[in-house]
Amino acid sequence: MSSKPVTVSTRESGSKAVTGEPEKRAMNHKNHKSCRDRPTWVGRSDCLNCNILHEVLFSDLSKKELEAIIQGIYEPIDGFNYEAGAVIYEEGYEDNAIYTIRDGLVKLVRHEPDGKERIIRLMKTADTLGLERLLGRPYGHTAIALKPVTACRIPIGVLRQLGKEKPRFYRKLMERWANALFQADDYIMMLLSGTVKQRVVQLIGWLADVDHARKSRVMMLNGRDIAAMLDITPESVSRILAELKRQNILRPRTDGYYEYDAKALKEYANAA
Amino acid sequence: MSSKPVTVSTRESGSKAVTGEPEKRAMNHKNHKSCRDRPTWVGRSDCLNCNILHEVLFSDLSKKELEAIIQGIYEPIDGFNYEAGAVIYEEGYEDNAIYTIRDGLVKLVRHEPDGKERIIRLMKTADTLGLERLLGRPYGHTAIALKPVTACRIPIGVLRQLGKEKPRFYRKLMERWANALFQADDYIMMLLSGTVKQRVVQLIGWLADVDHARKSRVMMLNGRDIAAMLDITPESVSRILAELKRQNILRPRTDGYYEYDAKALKEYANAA
DNA sequence: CGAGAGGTTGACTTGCGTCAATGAACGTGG
DNA sequence: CCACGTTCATTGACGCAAGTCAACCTCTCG
Repeated sequence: MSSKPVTVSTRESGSKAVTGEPEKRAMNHKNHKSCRDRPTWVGRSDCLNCNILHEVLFSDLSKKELEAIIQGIYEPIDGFNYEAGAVIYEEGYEDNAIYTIRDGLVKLVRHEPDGKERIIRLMKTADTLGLERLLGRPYGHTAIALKPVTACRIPIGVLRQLGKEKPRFYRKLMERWANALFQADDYIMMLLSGTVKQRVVQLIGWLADVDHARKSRVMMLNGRDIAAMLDITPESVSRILAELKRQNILRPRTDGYYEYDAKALKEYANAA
Repeated sequence: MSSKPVTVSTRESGSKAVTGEPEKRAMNHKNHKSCRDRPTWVGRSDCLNCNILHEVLFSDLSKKELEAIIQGIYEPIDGFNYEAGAVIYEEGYEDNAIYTIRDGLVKLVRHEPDGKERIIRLMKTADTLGLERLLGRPYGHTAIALKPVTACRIPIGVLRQLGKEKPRFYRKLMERWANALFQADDYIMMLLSGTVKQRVVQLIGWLADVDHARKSRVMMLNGRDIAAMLDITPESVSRILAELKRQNILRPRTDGYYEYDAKALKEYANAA
């Protein structure tokens, strides 16, 4: 693999894309919106009427308790929109906030020493980003929107207060950690499981889950992101997806989603 | 405490040690679930004088508090010895206990549909196994000793009680989860990073950390385990290690450990 | 002693990465 | 509006890293 001692100037400047160079892909993150491209503020969040209240960190609280918490805090919980490609936060930073995804899809990435981007985890609606800040650690990843995202920024002060007043809240937090860990374990299994074809097929199934879409519908990532998740080349991804389309196992829809034939997909993977 | 690796019975029957043929176990997962590799009971644990007290879950408690907790509980905290290859617990089971490793090395594994074993995580001294039981979930992995292990079995009732009485205890738990997750992230990065040579070299460095051994000394796993961690073949592992030995970058010692030349190792990986 | 496990090594095969060329989709500015 | 640059997907040709298959060795243990 890239055994070249490529050195990439991380962050800042450089906006120059070196065309044709293999390093190009390594410098991918330059293509993402920088932190300076502000997300759109969509107002203070109305937690009491949140559409996903029942599945977020606050789901344990009664309306009354939640109201009390919200009244009592100094810092507001704000909502933001991020367009696809926007950076929500960056690895190593120490902003005093975590985020709950109300809608959309987010990738958590880290970078190899050579600058190549690696997708460590995908986060979906109702997932919580940046919990490590609660333990005083800097963000462990860079969070980038893969699809347009709506997220609530929750100052960690709110959570600390909550933890003090309702120790039971910690259980919720633990469940978050545990879920992330189980997802990571699944991810590891997927990464380790066989041929490139099999991994792509597994990823498709996994995306369908993540999306909790209706059966047989996946939101497809672009080839580069798939490649970054599975540690394969975009070319391989393209070849495989092309073949799946040719065999009518995967059918693009007009809305950017794909329909897929789960059974045929499985057979395809096994035949590989 | 008496950490001498007492060995008992084990694998007297036809049931293979844990590293047996995958297919067989896949067909009959029930077979190797039988706990024929009985651990040796080494008595009720003397937590107050634990040699790793400062780095375990209880490290926050004063001696007095710890004493009170221990007095108050119904179920005892027991210590056990496991020989290399012994199963500590199995995926899917719901025993009401977690384990703290006092000494040794443990692999957490899951099995592919085809029965192949995959190492998801390595756990070392002072790590905690089976925390998922606290959340009411079955064990998420099978835990197998890689080296002779001494571990304390802590009934989850003890932890629940502790959580009730000392909410601050939850923070410790969260840190455990977080650490496991960060380790998983590192693991993912390692798995995804380049050629087989590079991965093996990285694993060696990582094992050295895990072992927090003196510089330039690693405890080497057997080829199959390395292969199972990196998703490569034992043959490849053997070839690479052989070359490293030939180049004198890796030197076997008499005590089962290896000395290694960190700088040369790095160069070797880059040259790959 | 023989059986079984694991490690080592060689010869052969192949999956997939690399390199390169082309096309489609999109935005931007003249 | 079209021309151009950019990005991504697609496809082919080629070569190599690493998997497969197989033989043989060493150790341990019953």
